[in-house]
This record gives sequence, structure tokens and C-alpha cells, in this order.
Amino acid sequence: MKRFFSKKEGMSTLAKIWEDHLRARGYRLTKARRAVLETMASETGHRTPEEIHRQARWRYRKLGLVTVYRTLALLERLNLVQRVHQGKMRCHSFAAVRLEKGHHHQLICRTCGHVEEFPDCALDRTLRKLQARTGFAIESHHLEVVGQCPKCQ
Amino acid sequence: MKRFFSKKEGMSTLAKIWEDHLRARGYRLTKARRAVLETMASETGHRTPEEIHRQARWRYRKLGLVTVYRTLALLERLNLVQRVHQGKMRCHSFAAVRLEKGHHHQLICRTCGHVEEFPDCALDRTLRKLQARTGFAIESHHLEVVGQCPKCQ
DNA sequence: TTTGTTATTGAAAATAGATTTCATTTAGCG
DNA sequence: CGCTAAATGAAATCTATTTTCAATAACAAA
Ligand SMILES: [Mn+2]
Ligand SMILES: [Mn+2]
Ligand SMILES: [Zn+2]
Ligand SMILES: [Zn+2]
Repeated sequence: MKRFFSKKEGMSTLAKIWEDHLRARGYRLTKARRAVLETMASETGHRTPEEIHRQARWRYRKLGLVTVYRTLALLERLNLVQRVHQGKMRCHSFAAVRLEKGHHHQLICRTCGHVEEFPDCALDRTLRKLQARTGFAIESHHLEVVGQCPKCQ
Repeated sequence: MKRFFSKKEGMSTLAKIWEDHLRARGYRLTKARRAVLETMASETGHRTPEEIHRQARWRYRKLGLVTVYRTLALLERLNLVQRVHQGKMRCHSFAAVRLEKGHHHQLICRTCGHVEEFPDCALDRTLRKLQARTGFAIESHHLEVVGQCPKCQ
């Protein structure tokens, strides 16, 4: 197999963690999956399935787009990647989840797509009041913050 | 033209406001548009374009699905309806914007789709800190809260 | 009212995105 | 090495959305 990335540069720590995660749950580690894992782990930006496919094919030429969809679905189920909605646009991009465990949200650069995560939304108080006022049983919330990263300003 | 809704029950205040809004900007008030406006204004729930089409056809039989898409795009541009993403699912539903002017968010019932709006997310402090920490120039944020409404619990 | 202009419409075709099917391949295990 | 079930890729299919275009109708002006 022709290799386009050396082992060292191609394989981030995050990708290794994800591989262990998959192995532990009995999923097979195929070349196709590795290519997608490493691609997703290698950047903080959010990308569409097509973009991910284009990038991942540098790691594994034969990779099919279908498998990208299937792998993203798997990674999403395992909470290793997240869908990015970004307001109106770009409804179906994906980004790596970098904060291990627990509740967090995304800060997205509208220019370059760079995604930064943060754990502290401090909405508890607001949501408790909202729950009291409306009678809703609040179960979850989703917050996305959009702006421009330092580089893009 | 056969009428399925009496003028009184068919035409909410909100729909009237929206009509004025369109007229003021030089858009023509066609039967097709009225049907979509009134349908969107008549319920707080979020619905897909297909669902909206099915409902709006009770008001105007000949209405085409294309026009529903076009009218929703228009209403979205004018900030009279909003897209609802609801976490993973239902990426392309729409709901009426009921809070005139200004910043607000949605509280969505995951069972019946009922949408309640609220103006006070109290995120300013959080976002200011986030901006200071990350160097991002924060421009906007999008918050969606999901739960069960009093009826559905 | 009638008329003219032009935005808007609906049907059909085209596009795009995502999923299903299925024969073939391969990871992981003895 | 084989075995076997899981996983893959190509093609077919499905679904949602957009584009095209001739026909219609809103609305302003006469
Ligand atoms: Mn979405
Ligand atoms: Mn939060
Ligand atoms: Zn950026
Ligand atoms: Zn409900």
C-alpha cells in the first residue's frame, strides 16, 4: 500500500484514542476507517462529508464516499464527532469532539471553519428559571457560538 | 375560489403583521403567499416544508410545493420564520418567529414540536469571558433548548 | 373598470445529497 | 494460513431541494 502520510505525522494522539475506543467496542479497524478517523482528528475545522472524503483519500486512495458517511454516523453515535449547524448555513458538516466526556459547546470561526470547544456555558440558572416559567421539562440544550478566530480577523 | 377557512378564523394578527411587512417591501400578496403566511402564523410548532405544504393547501388548493420553499426562503430572509435544527434530527423544519425584534431563542417540545420563544439567555457574561480567553471576535450565537411541554409530559 | 407590466406561480426536469443493495474484500481470530 | 462475519465500494435508488420556463395574476396607471 502506498502511504501518503508518514506514520508519525499521520497519526495524532486523538486518532489513537478513537481507535482504542472502536476496538474496545468490537469494531474492526479497517484502512478506510483509519483514514476517516485520522482525517477528522487532524483538524479542528468542520467539514462536509464530501470534503472529508477528499481529504481522507490522501490517506487511503480507494476510500469510497459511502464509507465516509457510514464512518461519520458511527463516530457520531460514539460521540467522537459532532454535527455543526452554524446558524442558517452549512447544516451538515462534522467536527471532531475534543473535550473528553461531559457537556460542552462549540465556538466556530465563520471564515475558516476552525472549531474551538468550551465546557462552561453557565446556562443552568437561565434554564431553571425558564423551566419554572414555562412548565417545560427541559432535557437538553444546544449552543453554537459563531465569530472570527484570531487568525482570520 | 372555494374557501376552506372563514376570513375571521383563518387570519391571525401575526399573519396580518407579516402581510404588512411584505407589502411595505414591495412584495406582492398572492393567494399562494397568503396561504403559507397564515399557515406558519397559525401554529407555534415547527414543521417541514412538506408538512407546511399539506397544511397550507387547505387554504389554497392549487399551492405548489416549490412556492412553499420559495416563500419560506423569503420569510426567513425577513426574519419572520426561523429554521429549527433540534440537535441531531429534523434539520430542516421551520417555525414562526413570534418575538418582535431583537435577540431570542427557542424552547422546543421534542414530542409535539411546540415552540416557545424566550428573550433572556443571559449569555453575555459567558461570551465575554470566552472571547477574552480565545481571542475570537464573537459575532452571534444560536441556542436551542429541547424538552417536553406541559401537555406532553 | 380596463390594460400593461412584471413579479410570481406551478409543472416538470435537473441537481444534489444521502441511503440501500449486493457481490466482493478483509480484519481479526483460532 | 484458512474461516467467518463485518465492512467495503460501485451502482442503483431514494429524497429533498433547486432550476427552468411558459402561463398566470398582482397591482399600478390610465
Ligand atoms: Mn441543521
Ligand atoms: Mn450548555
Ligand atoms: Zn478562522
Ligand atoms: Zn409537547
